[in-house]
Amino acid sequence: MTRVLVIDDEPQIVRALVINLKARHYEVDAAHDGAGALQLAAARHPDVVVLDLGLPDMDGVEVIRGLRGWTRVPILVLSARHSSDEKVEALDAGADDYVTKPFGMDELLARLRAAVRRAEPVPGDGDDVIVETERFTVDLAAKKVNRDGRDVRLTPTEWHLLEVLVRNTGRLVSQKQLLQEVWGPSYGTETNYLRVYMAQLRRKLEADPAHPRHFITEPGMGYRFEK
Amino acid sequence: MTRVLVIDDEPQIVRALVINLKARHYEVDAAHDGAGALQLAAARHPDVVVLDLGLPDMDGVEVIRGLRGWTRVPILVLSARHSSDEKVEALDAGADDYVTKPFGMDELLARLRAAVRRAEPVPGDGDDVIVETERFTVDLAAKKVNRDGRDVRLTPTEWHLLEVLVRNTGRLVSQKQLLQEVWGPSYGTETNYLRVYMAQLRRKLEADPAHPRHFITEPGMGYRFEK
DNA sequence: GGCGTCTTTGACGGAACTCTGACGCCTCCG
DNA sequence: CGGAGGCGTCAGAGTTCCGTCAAAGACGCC
Repeated sequence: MTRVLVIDDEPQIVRALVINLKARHYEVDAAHDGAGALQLAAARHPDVVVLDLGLPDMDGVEVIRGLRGWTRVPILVLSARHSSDEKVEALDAGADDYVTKPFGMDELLARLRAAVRRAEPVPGDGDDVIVETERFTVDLAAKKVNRDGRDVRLTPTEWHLLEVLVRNTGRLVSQKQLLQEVWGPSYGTETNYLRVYMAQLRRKLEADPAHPRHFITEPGMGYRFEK
Repeated sequence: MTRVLVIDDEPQIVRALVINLKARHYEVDAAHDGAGALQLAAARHPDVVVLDLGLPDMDGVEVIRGLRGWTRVPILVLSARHSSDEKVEALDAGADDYVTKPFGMDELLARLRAAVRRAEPVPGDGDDVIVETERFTVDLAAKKVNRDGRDVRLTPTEWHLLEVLVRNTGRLVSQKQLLQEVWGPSYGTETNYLRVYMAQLRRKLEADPAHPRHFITEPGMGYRFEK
């Protein structure tokens, strides 16, 4: 299901959006200020963001920059300002679309669909979705790991970590990058998390967890997944 | 250079667009009807399309469908129609953005930039920079060194040092510069560090560490990496 | 509200890495 | 010919980093 993050300080607009979006089977989170929005975005990883520029605590453009610092999620800006400069500033800061209030709900939803559609991965492009080693198989699309003919059960965090590593097969992924991708942009130094979860992955997937062949540690730098 | 395909049957609009786009260093093709547009798109593979819906020979939405049949190139629709239905139809047919005439040139250009930016591939995704010598290869992105088919393990400091040298292949890098880049700006005289770590690199990468062919010492000055 | 699962946190031993000093070699120069 | 400075090599000390375990805390489900 597509997850939308709505950011607006006017309750009636939020309510209207939430009702319309939920009726169309979107999953909706809502924030009423910039700080809460950035936090929610990090925690929930929405598929698209609807952002009102007029927020009480910070400039809307700052919110865009805050998001663009770590994600390419589509951002659809709402604003009461019709000025061309405002639009240009928001778009150049990283927004994907700009709709002026009052807006038609049909149009907004169509623009939302367009933004989501664009962000979808090209079908058949990254279809090396299945990565195999001699011991286990990872299916990125089905979110399944198979080992010795049996499905291995992974927790959400374990899966997320595995996904980042597998998508970078052969490449070193720094500790900071792993932490930020899995736990959110405000993390970066909590390397103990990595130690714990890397141990879990090894215990579940490596033949000899004490001497890993696939999940390689590069001391002081990061981790690397090798086929 | 970014290539734009402009499709409009009103000469004055085409002229205005072409002039503005060329002034901003875009490469511009122009078509005045749907058939010509589809042909030009196939021949020139533009990076973004600006499409007026009111064409003489076919419905603008048909042009969108024609393009979407084989390409995901961003399509920015221009239209005199303000009706919500028209927008929804165009967006759902595959358009990326919808601007109503009369439009501000600044805004259009900003939306164009946003569309192009979105379509850009993620930097640092698959673009590995690999430096080769006859003895070993260095992959800066994956942080990997391969020698005789085997991966060589480097410590963080060794990597950093190697990285600075490789990025300056063929050029002399002074001792002070190396120390400051690897150990931090407050270092500059601790040349013993360099001696130790340069020895490590040579031991791990050179065929005959006592007679280095790639990591050359320039006495009293610095070091140089040669392919 | 109780239970099970998942995440977070802390502590510890061991491994890996960095730093340091000593020594010998070479080159340059008086 | 002898001394000085710069460099390469080696090995050990000190520090940081990592794997492991266990337990507490948070969360969702029944």
